[in-house]
Amino acid sequence: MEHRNRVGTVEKAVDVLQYLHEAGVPRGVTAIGRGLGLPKATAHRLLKTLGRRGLVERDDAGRYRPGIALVALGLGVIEREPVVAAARPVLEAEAERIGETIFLAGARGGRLFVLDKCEGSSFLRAAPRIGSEVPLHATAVGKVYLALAADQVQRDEAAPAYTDRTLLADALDDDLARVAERGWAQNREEWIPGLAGLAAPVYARGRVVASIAASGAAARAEVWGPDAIEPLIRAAREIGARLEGTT
Amino acid sequence: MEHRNRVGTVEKAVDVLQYLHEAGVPRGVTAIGRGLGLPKATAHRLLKTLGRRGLVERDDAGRYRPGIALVALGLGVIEREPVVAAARPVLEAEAERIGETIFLAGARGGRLFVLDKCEGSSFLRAAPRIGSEVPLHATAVGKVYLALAADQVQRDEAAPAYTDRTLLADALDDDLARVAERGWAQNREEWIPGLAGLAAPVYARGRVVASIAASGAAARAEVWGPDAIEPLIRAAREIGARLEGTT
DNA sequence: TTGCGATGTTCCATTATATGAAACGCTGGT
DNA sequence: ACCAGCGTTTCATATAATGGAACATCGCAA
Repeated sequence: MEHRNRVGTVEKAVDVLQYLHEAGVPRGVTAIGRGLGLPKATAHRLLKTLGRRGLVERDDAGRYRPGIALVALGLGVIEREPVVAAARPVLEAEAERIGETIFLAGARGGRLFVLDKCEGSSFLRAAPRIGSEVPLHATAVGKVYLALAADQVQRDEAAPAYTDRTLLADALDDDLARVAERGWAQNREEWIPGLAGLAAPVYARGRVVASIAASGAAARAEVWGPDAIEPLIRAAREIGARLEGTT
Repeated sequence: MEHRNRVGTVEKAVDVLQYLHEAGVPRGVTAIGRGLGLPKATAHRLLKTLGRRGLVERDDAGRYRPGIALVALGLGVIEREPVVAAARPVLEAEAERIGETIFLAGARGGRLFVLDKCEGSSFLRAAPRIGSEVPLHATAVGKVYLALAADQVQRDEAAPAYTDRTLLADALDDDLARVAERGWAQNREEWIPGLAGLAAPVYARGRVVASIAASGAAARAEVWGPDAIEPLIRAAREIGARLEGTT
């Protein structure tokens, strides 16, 4: 039987990183030890080791915070996705053409993350960042996954209503059926008030590998109107072709 | 004396993460063990532990790659910088106003990283990403640091010439003297051909805490001309004031 | 279809590493 | 000047990690 109740040294070190990440502000040795139920000496030694490798660093007051080496590691996870490299020029061309923010999202570990984006209008600059998780039921890219690649994501049965337009239960199921039928999804202020968008799946080797979305102000019909989806579907197909072309 | 020749368990785990990051493609247990000089059993156990916490994951073929949890950690390093939060609306307003990409860069561990950016013209979408390191001697933000906050960065004596306009040795020192005198820096295709920009320091409590830059095509004099720097200096001052205002 | 080589996974006796109580040095506040 | 609380270090001891060996699985060639 596995030693499930024992926490190994590596897991303690990861706990330290998670603790500092969640704390959001630099913390001292004593606070970290208390927060994790570890003696000061143990916390100190783990911090020293993580610090030697740049995963933790000290601020001017000597307190500990997550280190800059994590940025390279995190960025590397995104950049080494083949679909990100394949999609980049297509996202740029599309953002330039329509003047709105174009996102690429993909499923990892059952959740949906922004893999890349090219910004358009100022409305969308603040949400969301590359690397952020986005909700499945309240975004166009999320509904693409729920309808067309449900095996790759874990649907949240207790999904919240973000706005009074968020679709839940039967209304969501009805909308997902429409997404499955026509092969693309629409978001009309279901996640963030005033925000609308369209998304199409990116296929490679017969599987959904990402979803591309255009988002902008709900007041602009051009963002979510029927004329907007064809170019997005073409862009998605081009990304898929570029992915398969590298075989 | 410290046991310097021994590599602890946490450091082996970090070695595994670095190895996968640098490999750039998923690797198997045997290859990881060989690459790091570890027995397969040791490599396997470390991968299992890292995998339980999402820092490593397996692809469809069962090979190991850096995990999505690193993205959140890396993103968190950037997002929790007070200067990033303070600067965000200022960067957005400035990018909207001039239509060019606005960057925020800051020094960490002696090197310079892009902490945030708001994209403008299509020219600059591809370079560089948030979280990327940028060279000191060949960028406007880098020259701001070398001239006005040299204690926070480690100047590379063997800095390369990226283009035929890259300033080195005495020419760079002369330019840094001008930057110190007037309080801002200019890049005229010194890093990437065709790319120009201006940068100003962000001060808080008497220290340089970041540098803000506007960048765009070298063909557009509006990007690097004398009329462009005043609004950037105002933007830098506003960020500094917002930082100090939270005290 | 079968056999083989290479990979991934597990076990457990042994060892090396980590532990953490205690002591010490330092800092900031009163 | 003093004290409480923090950060850092030591080292006897405990515990977790180690890694050789064995086993299970997989992919490929004949």
